Amino acid sequence: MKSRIETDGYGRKKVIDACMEPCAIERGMRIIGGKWTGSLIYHLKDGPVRFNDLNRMLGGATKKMIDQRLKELEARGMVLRTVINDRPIAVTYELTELGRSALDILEDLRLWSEKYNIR
Amino acid sequence: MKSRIETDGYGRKKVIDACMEPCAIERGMRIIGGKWTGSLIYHLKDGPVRFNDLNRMLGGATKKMIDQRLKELEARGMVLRTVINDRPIAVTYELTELGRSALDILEDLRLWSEKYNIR
DNA sequence: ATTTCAGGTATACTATTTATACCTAAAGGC
DNA sequence: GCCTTTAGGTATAAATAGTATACCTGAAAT
Repeated sequence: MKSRIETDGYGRKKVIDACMEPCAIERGMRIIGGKWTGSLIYHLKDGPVRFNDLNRMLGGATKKMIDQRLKELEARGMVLRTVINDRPIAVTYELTELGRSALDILEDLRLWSEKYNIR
Repeated sequence: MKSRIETDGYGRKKVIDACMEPCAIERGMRIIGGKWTGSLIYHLKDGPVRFNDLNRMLGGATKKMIDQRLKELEARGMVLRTVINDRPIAVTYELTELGRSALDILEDLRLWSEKYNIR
């Protein structure tokens, strides 16, 4: 992504290497940067967590949001959903290797956010 | 952010250290993770860029979006807006120190996104 | 008998994003 | 002179995303 602008002999501008539609940063953000997605992944870092526990941990997000995000992450192979019991239905969510690979970025974001008092 | 769930003697659950409203990760994402915000910052990494040049570089984002994001970033002190000419009006946008401090995270995100072929 | 837990879904409403057109003023082509 | 292009945006409407609230099934505890 080294896009730049050049001007031809007639003063007309054109872009070299434009981000035609989402570039790598934008594509990454669409996964990790969705509302609540980063927090969700981060809260799964220590192992499997249940749906309602995630709901309790992320004060502010609705069940619908959490459900939707988890489904997106599952579809992308970042999270694994396991039914550990039916009848009284019980499921856990945990990170896959791919999901785990995003943790470093999130940890850096957390440190950055705390260092500069982002609010 | 080490929230966990505990169960009392009666089987009732309660959260310890819940993310009551946005935690550090979530707050950071609200700044850097907004749609187009990451790309915008990243395209400013090599120095001042003009409004319409940013518009051309971020194929896909509308002027309105770019305008809005730049205003948000300016309000947060991450970007500096400079009028370099009026009459034929001309402005440039550049990163402040704070803005620059986010570049490492974005670079890591770009590498992650490319490594795992996020699309 | 009522409440609590699990893991969600349904409905309605609000906020954000997108697409499209337009504005002022100056310069270039024909 | 007339039309197009450039700059840096703004206005309007339509589409998409997120929020609040209530509700569902089935089992166990009060």
